[in-house]
Amino acid sequence: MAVREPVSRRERPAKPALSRAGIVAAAVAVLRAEGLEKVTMRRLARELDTGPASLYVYVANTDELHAAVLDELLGEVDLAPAAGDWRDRLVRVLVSYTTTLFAHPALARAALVSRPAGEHYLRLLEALLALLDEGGVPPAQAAWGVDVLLLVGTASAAEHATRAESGDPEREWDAVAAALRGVSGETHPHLRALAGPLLGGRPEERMTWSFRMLINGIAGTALPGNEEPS
Amino acid sequence: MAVREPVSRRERPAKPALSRAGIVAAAVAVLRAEGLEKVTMRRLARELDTGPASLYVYVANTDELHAAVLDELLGEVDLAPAAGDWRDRLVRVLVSYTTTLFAHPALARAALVSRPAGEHYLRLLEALLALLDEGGVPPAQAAWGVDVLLLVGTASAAEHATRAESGDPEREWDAVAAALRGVSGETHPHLRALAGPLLGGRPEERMTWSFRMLINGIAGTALPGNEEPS
DNA sequence: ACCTGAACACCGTTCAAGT
DNA sequence: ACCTGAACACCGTTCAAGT
Repeated sequence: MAVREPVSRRERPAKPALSRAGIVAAAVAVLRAEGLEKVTMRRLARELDTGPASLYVYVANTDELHAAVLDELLGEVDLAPAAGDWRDRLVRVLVSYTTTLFAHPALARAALVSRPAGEHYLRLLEALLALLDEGGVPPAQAAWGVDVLLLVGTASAAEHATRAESGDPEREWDAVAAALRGVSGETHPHLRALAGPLLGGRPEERMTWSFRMLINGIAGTALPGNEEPS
Repeated sequence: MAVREPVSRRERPAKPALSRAGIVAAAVAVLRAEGLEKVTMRRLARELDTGPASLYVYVANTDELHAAVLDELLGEVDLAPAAGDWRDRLVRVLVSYTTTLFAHPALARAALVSRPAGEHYLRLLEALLALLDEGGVPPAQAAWGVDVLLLVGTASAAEHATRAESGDPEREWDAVAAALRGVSGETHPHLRALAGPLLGGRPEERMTWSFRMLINGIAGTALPGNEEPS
């Protein structure tokens, strides 16, 4: 007969029942502490003191888990910036979205694989459409445009993964910088002439310009076979 | 003393010496036959009849290998479509780029991680800049714009991974479609009103509109602190 | 120099069995 | 229904040792 243990030295933290919310919360914690690469089924199972198979009751697969983590993070996006006209505020929301993702480029990549559809993502979509509506952008253009706006934000964040992770942003920057400088003016005259602006500009400036340019394009380009959109 | 073997039943295909080109060629073959998920160091080593460690003499890591494979594929992009004004031809080149990546969404995702800088990629950049120049787009805008054009193409292809892989594109489409239809008109009036256009439209139409809209935005939006760009 | 086998430290997902 | 250990079939990368 085994001796019954004294309840414990310190009261043992009762292992909480598994739940989707609990799993996602643990995933967010691991994300913040160690990055998305560590947010794996096996690691989370260890974290939650169970076997990996148990998680599959609540989460379909790793991609779905990552999507849930992303939506959680989107709660931080500022959807209602104070000052400015509709364009300024729209740019600010988009910059806030992109900045949030910049902190976790791997998560931005995950967003490209399995499109988020959570509560926070829907709120973001609604906010963007409201601002485009306020600016008088024809609804059909707004609907298609909002997709591209978020795509650019997401992809920009996804891209800057390597830059952020592999140190030394000044000297090396990228293979593309080296390639651009080594290019021949005879075969690639435009590349040679524009190497400066292609590589230059502060990231925030480029990002802001990109969003302004997109808004102008969206507002000013009618849908095909829909010349008079109203 | 071991008996010398007769040369062989069939002449044994001499195991070719390893080389970067050979590794990339094998990678492209595996990509076409089985998809990027199978383009792994271990698999390629098996394919080339050696151990995985041997490949690291020629290729820094898996990401670099994937970038090399991508550049190979970019050789298929049509850089000089025949008819149309500069906008039409520009859209065609971009559609050709995006279509090429559509066949391998996983590769598009890889392109977002480690930016390609190979021969074919540089040629593509040059072609795009030449067309923007032909259209009289101010060079600085063209330089920043070309980045966004390719980003949208790449990201669009990366996104359509799931759609392509997980079958049933009509009924399920995405969690986002379901979420959009289930949304309340009180909290999300714009989403509710625009559910149709948000989800609708033929992919080619949306893609073409996106590129036209981008070109308009790029051509019509000056750089910050550069009101008179000439 | 180039090549290699073996090892280290992991993965996602499924299964049959338990409670 | 929910939970689990063990198993299957893999990964990337590095090491010390060989040629």
